[in-house]
Amino acid sequence: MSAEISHSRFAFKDAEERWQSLWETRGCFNASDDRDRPKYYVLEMFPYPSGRIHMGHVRNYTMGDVVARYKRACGFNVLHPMGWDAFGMPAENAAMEKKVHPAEWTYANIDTMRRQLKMMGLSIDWSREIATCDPNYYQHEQQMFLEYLEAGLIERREGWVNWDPVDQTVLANEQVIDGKGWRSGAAVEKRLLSQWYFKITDYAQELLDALEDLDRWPEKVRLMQANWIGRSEGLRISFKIEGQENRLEVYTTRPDTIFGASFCAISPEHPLAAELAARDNELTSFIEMCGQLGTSEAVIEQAEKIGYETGLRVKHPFITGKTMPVYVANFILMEYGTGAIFGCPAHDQRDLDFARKYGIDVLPVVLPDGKHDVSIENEAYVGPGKLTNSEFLNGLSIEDAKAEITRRIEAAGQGLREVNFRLRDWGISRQRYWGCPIPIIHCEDCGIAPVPAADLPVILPEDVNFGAPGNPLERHEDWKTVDCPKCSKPARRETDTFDTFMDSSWYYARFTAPNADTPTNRDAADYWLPVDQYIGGIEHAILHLLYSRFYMRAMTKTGHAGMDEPFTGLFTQGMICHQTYRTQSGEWVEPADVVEGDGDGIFHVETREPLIVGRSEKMSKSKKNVIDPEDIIKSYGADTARWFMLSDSPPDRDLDWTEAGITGAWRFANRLWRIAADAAKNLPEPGATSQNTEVRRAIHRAIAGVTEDLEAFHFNRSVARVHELVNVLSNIDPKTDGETLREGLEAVTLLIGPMMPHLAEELWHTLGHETPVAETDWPTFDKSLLIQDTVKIAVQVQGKMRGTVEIANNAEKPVAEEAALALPTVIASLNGKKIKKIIYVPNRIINVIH
RNA sequence: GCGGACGUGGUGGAAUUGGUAUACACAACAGACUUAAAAUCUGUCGGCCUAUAGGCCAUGCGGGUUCAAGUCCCGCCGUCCGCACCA
Repeated sequence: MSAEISHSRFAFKDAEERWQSLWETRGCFNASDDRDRPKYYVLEMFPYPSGRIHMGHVRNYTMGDVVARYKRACGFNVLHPMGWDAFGMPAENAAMEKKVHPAEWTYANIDTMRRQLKMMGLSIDWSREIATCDPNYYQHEQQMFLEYLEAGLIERREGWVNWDPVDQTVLANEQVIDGKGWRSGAAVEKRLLSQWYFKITDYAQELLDALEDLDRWPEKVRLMQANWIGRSEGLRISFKIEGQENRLEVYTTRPDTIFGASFCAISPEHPLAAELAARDNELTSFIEMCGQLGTSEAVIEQAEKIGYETGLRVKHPFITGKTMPVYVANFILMEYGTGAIFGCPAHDQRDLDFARKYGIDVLPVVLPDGKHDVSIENEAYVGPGKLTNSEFLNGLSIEDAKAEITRRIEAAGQGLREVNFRLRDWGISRQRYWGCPIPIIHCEDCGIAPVPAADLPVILPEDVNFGAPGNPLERHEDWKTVDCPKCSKPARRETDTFDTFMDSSWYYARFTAPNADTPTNRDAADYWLPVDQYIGGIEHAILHLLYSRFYMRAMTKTGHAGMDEPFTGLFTQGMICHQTYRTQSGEWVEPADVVEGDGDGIFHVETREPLIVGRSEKMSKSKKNVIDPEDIIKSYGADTARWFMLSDSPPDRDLDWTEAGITGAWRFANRLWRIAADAAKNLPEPGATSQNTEVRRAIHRAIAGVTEDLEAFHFNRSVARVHELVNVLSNIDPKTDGETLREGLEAVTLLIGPMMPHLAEELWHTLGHETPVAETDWPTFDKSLLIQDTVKIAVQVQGKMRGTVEIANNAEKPVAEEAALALPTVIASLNGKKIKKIIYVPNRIINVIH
């Protein structure tokens, strides 16, 4: 590259350094304490410090930054903070694999990622940075936990976990692969552990009802949450077990199909199953086999349905003399309903699969509307219809039959209607080291005691050993041993730590007063909360967001906040994808190692081996299709990376990372810079007025359009509008129409301010302004320039396009008709036929029907 | 398996939410500048038919509603996300 050429390019490295340090010196992005100004709280989901930022982060934080800078320019007092979701398993895995302490590993990652994020030029108030692994953060979690316990929001009970018998550790579902532990390869067992539960189910109805008011959330997320909460109205029925005093309680949402019932099934974790297994070795091994599936619902439901016939039989409540077999079945979840069902194979696919396998009767009891008989082969009928083969229910609709059977069963004292939720309580205990310690002491005599306030916080010990299996806290005798706060005798600390979702369920509140010595400062929290715009991945649509909604309510109940919903606006972004490359033998190849051949085909840069090009997939280390943001920022600059992130792909959809895309963005940044730099010396002083109405229309249309698009999260459209305007401006000669070019360039500069902030500052300065863009108001537009005198509208005959006519804006129907009927193509299409009617939508279309 | 979404040129996508389908960009091709290349600038660019005017066909596939469907409804196909201890 010659010196001359480099001269005519945007020197991004220099510009980025200069403007970033100016922003910092002037404190442009520090949230103000001025409570009289309207506030705007924009937050992106904080990152897990995994090592280095990835493109997903770049996209997420670019979008948040656009919103933050835009809102700031609109006059809001903006809070835009950043922190670290710093507890979690990867740090412990690193400790085991790389012999590095989780804290050391985590903080080193944070340093790297903070440096990388700063390279992006984000308008973040870094003075509020928090890390969840910092005792200054997690001590408040401990205090709140004890308050929740006091308030009855927390309880202790037993729960099932995946247990790795070799590593002596609890496994996450993702660590269970084909029923084996990922590290040890040992067959997984289901184990019952005493754990702490947050009683989110007490709020199930409320969390469901409140979804309706979250009108700035994507509809799909609200739907997913509603389905997750899964309210169902059904009936709990008590079946008499033949030859026993015990009864079997089942829950059903289809009590109308009771006459089609032909078996009962209970979960392998059902107490009755355990009772029977005590004297049945075969059943014991069956239950163990079910346990090997682990606790993942997805795995359980996809597994082949198997059952074990217990020999017990229950009596049908309405058919005298009829009894049904009771199975233990692997697809019945203990967590839902009563952990027992009655099966009606004709009208439930899972029951049908099961019945076919074990030769159980299939009795259809719902007749599809308009049919006279129904026979079931391998597909259950779950649609609407009328009851049949069901004695007193015959002829009723499903709804009526449900009501009738419920009435009868309740009257007979054989059951009760029950509202059930699929939502389960939130288990918050984790048998791990790198998390917030649960501030509880276990005493043999006194039982469970909270750590006294004076002894808080409970700090994680640093001297831990990851050399042996199991939780290092469990082996740390010094730390573990403590005097009982009640009787002073030696007792032991709880060695479990919190689920990391606990940390991320209130960090948004902590940002409003990150140094407060209480969890929140109510004054600050009441001013800043709720988060006006939250931005993050769709993968958090259910758990994180639901837990946070619940946690906010818990904080409000205990006085730490004063509202229910933490996030009034939500945007979920798509993922970043990239093409994948493999060798002939199937090994993944990094994009950096791929070169194009002379003709067709793609080759490995070193071995020259021809490569197979796979489809574009989510960037992941395992497929090696990752591009390092730092490389991109170093080669093209932060603005180019940001601009590309916003171009083309709608933000809620997946973005395909392409080399061509990033170079295109780079070329545009340069082109804009060059137009401004070349024109600068010929432009009139700021404030000159342009008379070029046509171009001014384009300028003001762009301002209006970009404003509207940013408000609606249509960043890709904003980018297109900026392109359009620049295309117009590039044809203006600064020597003959400098006023117009100045107005246009100033508009473009301010419009790209949120998207390419360094370039914007550079242009703004070039155009002779002293105040940085970061402190300049968002441009306004002249509405009168948006209205066109004439409009070109489409003319159709029989709904087919036949041409266009240019008529006055909002022309009267007769005027439009006359113009349309005069079109030669219309005359030809009509071919003398009689016109039946003419549909005219002003400024849109005119349709002639014959 | 259950729940949720998405599908438009060679490519990413746009379409005022039922009203001119393909804005904007990328790639490609042609031209200008250059010893040459890069960069830059100009032009062409959904398919088929046609000398032109113009016509016909195209929004994953198959139906439907409507004066009018990428948009609404029904049924398929494909891809992706979540499923409670990954974050």
